[in-house]
This record gives sequence, structure tokens and C-alpha cells, in this order.
Amino acid sequence: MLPPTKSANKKRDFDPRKFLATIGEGRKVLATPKKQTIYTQGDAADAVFYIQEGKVRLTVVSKIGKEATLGILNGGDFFGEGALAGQPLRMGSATAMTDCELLRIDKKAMIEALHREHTFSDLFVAYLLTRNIRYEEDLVDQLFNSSEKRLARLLLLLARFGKEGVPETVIPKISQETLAEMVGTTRSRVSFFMNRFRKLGFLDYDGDGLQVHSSLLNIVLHD
Amino acid sequence: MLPPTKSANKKRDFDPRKFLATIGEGRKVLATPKKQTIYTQGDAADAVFYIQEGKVRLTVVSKIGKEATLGILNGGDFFGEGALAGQPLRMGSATAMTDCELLRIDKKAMIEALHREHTFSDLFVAYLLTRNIRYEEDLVDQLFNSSEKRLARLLLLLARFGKEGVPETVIPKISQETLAEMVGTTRSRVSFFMNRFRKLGFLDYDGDGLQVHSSLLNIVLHD
DNA sequence: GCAATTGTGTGCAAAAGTGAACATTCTCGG
DNA sequence: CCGAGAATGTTCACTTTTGCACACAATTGC
Repeated sequence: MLPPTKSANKKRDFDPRKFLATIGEGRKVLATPKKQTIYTQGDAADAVFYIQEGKVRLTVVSKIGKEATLGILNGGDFFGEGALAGQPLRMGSATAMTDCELLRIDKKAMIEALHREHTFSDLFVAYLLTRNIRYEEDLVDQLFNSSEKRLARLLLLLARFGKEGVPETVIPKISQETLAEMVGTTRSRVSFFMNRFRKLGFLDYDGDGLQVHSSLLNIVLHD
Repeated sequence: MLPPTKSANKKRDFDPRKFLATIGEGRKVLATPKKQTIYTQGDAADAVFYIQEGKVRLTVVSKIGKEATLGILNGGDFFGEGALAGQPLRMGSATAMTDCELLRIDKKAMIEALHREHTFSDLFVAYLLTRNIRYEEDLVDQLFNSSEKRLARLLLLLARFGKEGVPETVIPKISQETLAEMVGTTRSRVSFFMNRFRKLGFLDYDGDGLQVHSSLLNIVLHD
């Protein structure tokens, strides 16, 4: 359900990448090619990951085989933090959406790093807080809004609205199937709404580019 | 949507209560009577709260006036942490469900405390991680399950299942209205399902006590 | 280039969920 | 002990959402 997060480290001068590079033990850089699975639901959870480069998708599969996308993460984000909370197993799967450069940090090493470096700890806490807020918003979205509004909101978030006030092009390729998984509805429904939005002039798309107009906000804000 | 969390500080010997008492500046103990509002959606967010005693309910109201309950927190839990992430305003409201003893910690004081005391910082990080996991689970629940299953899951969580393996009595009083707000459905629907569960022998209730039986798991796990 | 995937646009019947109304039944303060 | 207000049980017409099916693109990988 989470849209791509803004590329983290905004104003902070501290570079987690540089710091993390100094962790000796239990740190490993992974060059993960597009589409490769990083971990799968049910795997043992003994490490945290940090995205240096690329996009990662987090998904969960239900008992009856339905799949949901919980989020799309970008460079600067962490994932797999459940391990730190003592979760023995991965509750979902992580897949590289693009070629990625990941940092795999053993649970133990991560805890030590958090202790050793205040600035790093601050960054991680800030990340957790942001994530919390995002999950909370997504939950509220699910509780209140219809699938149409949820889709509209997702599209706006994907377009990173408010970036420069300019209507931006959404991630070049994102299938309706994935959108459906993120919004929590069916693909046919997504197709239906996308056409409606297009007809109403809230967005344009043909082939691969997808332009979201600010007028789409009307859908989300209406009422 | 969050059910009451288990009374935090499980094995850790560190007592946040004792530590927090040593914060001089920006710390205030509040004796909040039942039903009193702690903060309201839209208020300025400049402090974090720690529950020393009592239960607190977090809610959000949508534009069209619908209300949702995001969680019920217990002693040992924090709330209002959004302030630390730079949220200028409260995104929801917090109300005392019982007489409470709260610790109000100014944003600045909290940050200092996190820096000063590793053990405290660990505790807070652990709390955030737990919360994250809970939100994630709730989100998945919303994405996958029908309102019937969501209600069943909520009831089991409220009954703190797995505590001693013993079917336990749920919070003496919790209105169907609140349950509906937590599950994200209507009261009539909750009433309907509650009766169904009762008829199927998955729970008993009359007056105020509500006994949840482990057999209710069949509803959640089915399929 | 062609076959095999993967994505899209639609229509439709069945299922789930909503909102509001109204009858009970609790409960608690006076 | 009693009545007002709150909480609960039930029904019902209406909307939304699902789950499929099927017809076509568009892409991808040999």
C-alpha cells in the first residue's frame, strides 16, 4: 500500500551510506538484478536491508493466494526491520523492481551500529517514525475511502505530488495489476477507474507514460 | 485498528518509568480522568506521551464525519510520536478510556532523553518496531479479509489470546460501535456477526462480560 | 517474426457492505 | 424503583465490490 518514499536523507548531512560502509562484520553489499527475490515470506529473518540504489517491492501473499503490495521503497530506505523486533520469520517477500545495490546488515551488527552511532540511530528512528506515519495513513485510507479514492490517492502519491507543483510522470511502467494490489482491489476495477479518470481529464496515458493532473485531487478531496 | 498492546516492557529490566522520572525539564505527569480528551486532531504536536497507567484510544475523523479507531493503547505504550517526525499537527485524537496516569514529554526533552540513555532509546526503537509490525498486520488484514474475519481477529487480539492458553474475558466494556470503528465497518454488521459467532458457540456474552473461545480462530484461519 | 506471456477494456451476475429505521433491552443516575 | 439515554438486535432497499469471462492489444523471448 505504501507508495515510493521520498529519497530519504533530506536535510541531514550525515551519510548513512558512508557510515554503514565502516561496519566491518556482518555487512554485505548485494548487487541484486531486477526481478530477483531478496527474501521470501517464511524465510528466517536475521538481517536488515538498506537500499543504496534501486527500487524494492514488498508483498504479502494470503492463505488463499491473493497478493498485496505493501510498499515500494527507494534508495535510502530500510526494510526487513521486523528482524530487529524479534520476528523469527519474514512476514512478506521483498523483490527488486530494478537493478539494486543493497546493504545486508546482520541483526547483531545493526544493533551494535545503532548503539555506536547516535546520528545513525537518529536516522533510523526518523525512518521508523516516517514509516509509521505512512502505515497509519494507509490504514486510515483503507478504513475511510472507497477503492476509487484510494486509487486516486495512490496515483497522486506515486506522481510525488507537491514535488515542484508540476504534474509529473508516474513511474514509466506500473501494471494495473500492481496498482490493484496496492489499493486492495481487483484489476478490472482499476482498469475501470483509470478510464473514468482519463475520460474526466484527470490523467493521460497511452502506452507507457502516465501523466497525473492535479485535478485528480478533486476525487480524493471531494466530500 | 490496533488492539491493546501487551503491557510492554516484557523481559527488559530497564524501567522506563523510573528513567523518565529523572528527566527534569519538559516532563509533566498528567492525571487524566476517564473520557477526557488528551489531544485533538489538528492540535499542535509538540510532545510525546507515555502511558504509566490506564488505556488510551486513538481515533481519526474523516472529512465526512466518519470516525475510525486506530488503536487502544495500554500502560507502557507511547503515543503522539508523530511529533518527533516533524508532524506539526496531530493527525488524530487521543482520549482516555479509563482514568490514566500519563507522562507528557516535550519533543525536545524526548530527543535529549533518547540521546542520553541507550537503554531508553532501545526501548523506544523496540516500541516503534512493534507498532510498525502491528500496523502492517492491520493493513494486510484490511487488504485481504472480509469484515467478518477482521472482527474475529480483533476479538481474539482483544482477548489477548495465547496469554495463558486460557479463554480470557475481553475488556469488560467495549461497545459494538467501537468495534465497528476498529474493524472498519458498520455497527449493524458487527451486531450481526457477534450474534452469529455467539450462535456458533465461538463466544459468549450477556451484559458486560465477553468470553472469546479459541474456536473463533476457525473463522480467522478458515481458507 | 512468431508464439507465449502479460497487460487492458468490458460486461454481468452474485456477494458483501452500507445506512437508516425501528423495536428491544440495558444501565445508571436521581 | 423508575425513566431517559445508550447500546443492541433486526430488517431492508440500495450501492459497491467482487469474480469471472472473453476479446483484444502490447511486450518479450526465443
